[in-house]
Amino acid sequence: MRDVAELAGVGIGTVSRVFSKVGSVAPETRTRVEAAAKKLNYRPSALGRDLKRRTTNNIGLIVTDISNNFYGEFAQGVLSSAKELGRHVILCASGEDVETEREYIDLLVEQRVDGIIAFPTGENLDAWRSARDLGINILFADREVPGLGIPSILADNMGGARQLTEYLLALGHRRIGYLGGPLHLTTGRLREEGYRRAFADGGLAVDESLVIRTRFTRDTAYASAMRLLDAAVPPTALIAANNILGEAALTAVRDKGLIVPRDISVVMFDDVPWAKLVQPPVTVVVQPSWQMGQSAARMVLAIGSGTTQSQTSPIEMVIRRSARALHIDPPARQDIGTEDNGTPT
Amino acid sequence: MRDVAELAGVGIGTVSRVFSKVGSVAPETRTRVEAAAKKLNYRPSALGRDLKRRTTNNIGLIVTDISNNFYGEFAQGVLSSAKELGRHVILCASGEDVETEREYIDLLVEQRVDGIIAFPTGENLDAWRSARDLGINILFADREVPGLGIPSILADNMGGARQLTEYLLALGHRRIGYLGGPLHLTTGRLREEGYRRAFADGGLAVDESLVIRTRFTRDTAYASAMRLLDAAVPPTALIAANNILGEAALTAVRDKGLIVPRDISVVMFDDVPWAKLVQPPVTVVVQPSWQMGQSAARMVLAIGSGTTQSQTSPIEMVIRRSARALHIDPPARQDIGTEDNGTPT
DNA sequence: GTCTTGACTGGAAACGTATCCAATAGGTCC
DNA sequence: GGACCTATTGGATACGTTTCCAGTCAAGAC
Repeated sequence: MRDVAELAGVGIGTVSRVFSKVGSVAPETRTRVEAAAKKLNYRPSALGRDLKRRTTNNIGLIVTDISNNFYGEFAQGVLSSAKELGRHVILCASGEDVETEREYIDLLVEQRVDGIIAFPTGENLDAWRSARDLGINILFADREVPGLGIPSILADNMGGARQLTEYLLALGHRRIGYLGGPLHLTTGRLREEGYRRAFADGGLAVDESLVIRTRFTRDTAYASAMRLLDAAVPPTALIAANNILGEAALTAVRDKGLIVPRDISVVMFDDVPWAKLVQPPVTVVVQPSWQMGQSAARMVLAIGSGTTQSQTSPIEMVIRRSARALHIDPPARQDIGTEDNGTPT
Repeated sequence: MRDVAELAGVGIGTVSRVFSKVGSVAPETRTRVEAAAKKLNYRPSALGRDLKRRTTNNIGLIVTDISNNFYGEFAQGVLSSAKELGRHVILCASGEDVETEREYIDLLVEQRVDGIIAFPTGENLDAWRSARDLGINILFADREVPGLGIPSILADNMGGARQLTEYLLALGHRRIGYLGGPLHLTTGRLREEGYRRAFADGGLAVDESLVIRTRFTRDTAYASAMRLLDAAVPPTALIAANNILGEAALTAVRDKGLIVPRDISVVMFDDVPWAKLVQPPVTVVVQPSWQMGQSAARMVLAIGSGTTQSQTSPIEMVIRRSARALHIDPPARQDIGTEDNGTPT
């Protein structure tokens, strides 16, 4: 900057004003400075600026696995807002590992990000607290962590699971397998709760042998799905609590030689691209992941100014053809919820 | 930092040495400093550190669309290496938009990242040059940009397309539709070139009406696929040059009421999760995207020290059941390339 | 002519750290 | 005892900005 000032024959203050676009500077001076900067290939350094301004314009995003379409969509939404707001995104993938998450929290704190959007593991309470006390805006996505008073942006997990379950119950299914996530994540707990409520509302009892919890990851999901299908009296329908579990469930079903929906009905969370591509296309509940990401970026930056409320996005069911009516022989009329017309989006 | 020094009764130099883990400091002093830091909830600031050290430990990653599984896998690989190397990743999504790409380049330059990994649009030559001249390590992924002397990490695009084409030719197909990307991306050009070479090697002519180029995005791909299927004499097989195009192709095929592979064979680039999930599972060529991302992070940081060579990853064909032999009635023996055993990975 | 106003400019100080230099203390070796 | 070495420490300086303050100058108000 000093070199530019010298070459342009002005003071450093003037150069700063030219590039930071604040304060007034004569048009003629401005062009002279810009010419000098171009000649020297000078680019302002965000480091100096951020140090002085005590703000970085960066926000941290901690997801589980960015190669999972759900997080990818969400991240894409975050990026969209971030760009609009002149912010940049530092991406972290925790893999649901507590230790990794802690390292990333510390990292983002050191980086002095303006905000953190995280899909929290539910642990590391002290790290979160300490980050918040340092004045970093934090927003939890998809899950809540009790006892921290940190706002979150959620989907209506319980409602989504309940809708799926009620749909299957309405079709006459009673032995409905539930392939869910661990209870220590609110996502896992609330979805399972939705499943149970639907049964309770219908005055029905849940067969605990048909409820299996597994990590929200590919490795163990397949084995769990197989176990579910191997039950003494196998389920007539299956609910998978996220897209990874759904993938595992369908793979397991196929490997068993079963046909959907003739032998078993399968529905799941998350409207991934392949849901409408497989045969038959699968009935899902959709979380508006892109929009959630977009809102998340806006929300996390707004936390500083006033009280930001947690937000819950509605979940919509998209009925396709992966579930059939059980006791009625002709194919069920599928006029509950939104019909998918099959056109690509 | 000053506060910590004072509370611990030491100099600021000592505090710095404690946290930067360089130089020697008496164990007893160290614990005293750490205690003081904890009491004050002090966290070192990367801003000050980076400014002084003139290095940020950040690397920039510019992809097209992080919700696309291919980029997601790649990014996951980058993150993996980055974590290992103590680096952090600033994520940018260009959407193949030239102006957006330019903004992101400028941004990353200002942020003084240690390196940039980018899937370049092919434009913005001056911006790239200027960034490189500023001493930023740059690595192009998936595509090359001629005239810049910037190294790249590629997959064997031509070879992959050629393999797919030869496979279909060997099955007896002659009217092979090609749904490809724009020629200004090397990815698009080289894949199409592979397709043409396979024909040329077999002494066959390409029917230009069966070659359609479209942007590597969802919006136009479906229409292009439809156009291909609407040809006066429709193709008996289809090659899609990436996963988005493949998705569009399959959707179009389904909407036409055609059955794969009975009515038309379909093969494509990228082994996305759904490729083995649809019925029939689709034959693909696999780019090792995760590994490419992992290497990319290592490579981009190594550019500073010595001459880093461009690198080409092999592409492997995974034969599934989406293509059938044309003139022989019994299903073709599918013993070329790797057999997919169907177990989840 | 003086006063006021506003646009513009120069430069010092500060942001939070790393690093160099000098200094002290304690030990080892002859 | 003296020379020498090592481990440890304190603090000044610099990194590249922003911002505040003081100052100059020209135009208008009276």
